[in-house]
Amino acid sequence: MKAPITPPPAREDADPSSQGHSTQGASSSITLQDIAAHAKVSRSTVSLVLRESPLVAKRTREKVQASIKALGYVYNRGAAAMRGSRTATLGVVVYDIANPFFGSMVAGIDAALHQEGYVSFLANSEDSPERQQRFIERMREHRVDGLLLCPAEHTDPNLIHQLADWGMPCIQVMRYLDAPPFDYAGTDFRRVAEMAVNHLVGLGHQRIAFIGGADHSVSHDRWLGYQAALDRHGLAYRRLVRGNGVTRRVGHELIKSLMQESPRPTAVVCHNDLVAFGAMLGLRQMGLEPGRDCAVIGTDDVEEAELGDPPLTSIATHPYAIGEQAARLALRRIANPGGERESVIMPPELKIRRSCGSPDDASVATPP
Amino acid sequence: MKAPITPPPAREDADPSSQGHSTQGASSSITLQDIAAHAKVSRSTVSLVLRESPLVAKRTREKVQASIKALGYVYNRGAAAMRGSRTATLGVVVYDIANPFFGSMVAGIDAALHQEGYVSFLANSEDSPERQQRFIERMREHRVDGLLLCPAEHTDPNLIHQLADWGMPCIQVMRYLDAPPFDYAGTDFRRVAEMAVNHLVGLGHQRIAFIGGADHSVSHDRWLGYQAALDRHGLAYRRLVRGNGVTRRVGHELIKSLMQESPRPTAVVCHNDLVAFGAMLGLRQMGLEPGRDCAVIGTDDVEEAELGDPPLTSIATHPYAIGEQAARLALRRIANPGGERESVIMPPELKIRRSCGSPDDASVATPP
DNA sequence: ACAAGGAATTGGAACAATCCAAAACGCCAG
DNA sequence: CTGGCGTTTTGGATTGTTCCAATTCCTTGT
Repeated sequence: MKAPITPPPAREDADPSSQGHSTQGASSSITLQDIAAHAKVSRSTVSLVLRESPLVAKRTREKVQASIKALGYVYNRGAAAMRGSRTATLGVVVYDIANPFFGSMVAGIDAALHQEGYVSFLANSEDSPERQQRFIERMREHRVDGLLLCPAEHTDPNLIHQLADWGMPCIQVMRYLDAPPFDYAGTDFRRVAEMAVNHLVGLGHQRIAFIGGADHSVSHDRWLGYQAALDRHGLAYRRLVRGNGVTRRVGHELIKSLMQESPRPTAVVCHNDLVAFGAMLGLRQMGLEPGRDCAVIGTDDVEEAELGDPPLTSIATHPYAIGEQAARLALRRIANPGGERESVIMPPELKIRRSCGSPDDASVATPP
Repeated sequence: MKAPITPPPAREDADPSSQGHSTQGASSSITLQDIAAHAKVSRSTVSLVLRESPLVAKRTREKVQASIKALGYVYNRGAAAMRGSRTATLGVVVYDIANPFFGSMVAGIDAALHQEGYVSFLANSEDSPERQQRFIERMREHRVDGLLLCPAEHTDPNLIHQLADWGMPCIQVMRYLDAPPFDYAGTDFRRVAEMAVNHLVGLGHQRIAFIGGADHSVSHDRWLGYQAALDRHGLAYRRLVRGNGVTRRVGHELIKSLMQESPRPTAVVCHNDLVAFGAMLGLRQMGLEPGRDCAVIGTDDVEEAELGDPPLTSIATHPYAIGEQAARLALRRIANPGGERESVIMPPELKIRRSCGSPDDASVATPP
């Protein structure tokens, strides 16, 4: 079921009517009918050639392909989609494309789709449910085969049911509006927070705080994981503060107030790496050294983490891979709309660097 | 010429045949003909209503709109595009969507297009001319109205002429394959480098190096600007080193070798902010203080610049605005394909922070 | 030489909209 | 009561493909 690939028209175009490159090519008006006439076959045969059908004889195929090249024909997917069923098109909605995390994710999506001849509409909802709604409406009008959705904050949870009603295959990515039985791709954010806490407890920390977050599934899950892990280790201290957003600035503010409390935390888990960077900067400005006076751990493992000062210990969530998996899941669902719903969960990964104490400290703390 | 917006179908759908939300809606099979029958008018009239034509009488319009809502009709842009001429669709090709600079740019594009009812296909060429070529081919097949192109490195410069031949409106963004008379949106990268040098000279620097870059118009222009500015100030010292890529790592490596030379520079202009961050980190590791022992200036003014340590002085290039302008230019060109070619150049802007010396130092250096 | 059978090719209908010229409608003056 | 005119409405043709059933072509066996 490969999509037909018309070979890129060669530059040494055989059409003698187009002298040099001056006037706008009349190329876009050439149709199946025209090549059919040129190759002295029927429309149908040309169509079969384009779709690489094994029905057509080798001689004919070559003759037709020659005509296609000679006339500079361009396949019209719009017309094809009208009669057929697929448009080879997918809608992708994210809420902040300027965030490098989503940049990587979109790169992964793009790579996976490109392989299958699919192409994607991208929209940036800016976390506005209204914008998101308008975009989804437009995607329906363009008859996309499916949707990859990172829902905006405060989206009506009903949306996912509505999409199902409409028969629109939809994969929720990162955030979700409703738990399975709906397709989902992301990472296990509870596990992410748990891993962070476990790591810190393993280093001997007892007072572990959590900073940053917003109002959607991703944050809720992180908080749940944080608390579950503390419970498991029987630690009573818990301090969970969220600011307004998940930026460096927020991390910077929150750590400052946090470190002025009376029994102050010895370690902080940050909602993401940006918050962690802000926290480290805040510590420095208070004359405290991240990793020595207070351990800092981030999540996402963005590229900057490695080159931070100190390099940031972080839980990697692999956005590129999530994007790839989400796209593949979408293609599976399109091919088999009735199939069983799936959740693809990328396992998070602990990247130990220096922001929770140098490796030397750790080895000193646990003598052989 | 507003695109028709069908109101978001209300949840309390009047169709009694669909109980709850269980089976996949047969919604997608409802056509103009169906509403025509339901409203007891002709296909043509419904079409006119959808396109907000002033020709149709108020009574009729309301009747038809009621039917549209009642049946949950979804406009089919594919079919419309076939008979009409526009698809309300644009292709956007960038070479690295994971780079926050392009993330912002795409956000700007998205915002501008969204206002006009346009929607965009996004592709990430990964700086591969082959991938780029395949994508462009696909865009032609989907009959996009135009193309926003940030050309991949080593793209055949002929591509831009080929697109013109094909009658495909194309705006080059950031990089360009051929100078005007082709549409272009970006910033004046020569000016960017000149401003950086001017600023440093104004602070009294004499030995100013330039680090980072790759093989395309953007880098070439920066280098030209750097050299032109030095010429203008009659400075003989020039040191222009490029590594492999434009990352923090490259900045980190280059500054280290640079600072070991015998007359070492007192200031460095960096290809972008990422390189600058790497350079600052490298200086620190050598026991040198950025801003005191060596001034560092970046370009792009990414969000992190402000929160760096020290905050990075940078030349802002406003990617979001460039994206917006590029999109608007594309829409103008689509509306008027024969119109005169334009270049939209966003003026760069100097953002003074502390990485070129503290403001105090500057005021001391120039007494009233 | 002819029928059978498979391989290759074909014409017409269908898809869901727009465009255009013509028709219907309403209203008023002569 | 009819002609004229401006406003609404309409049917048919058109767009470029795919699908399907039917047809033609080419072997091969009897």
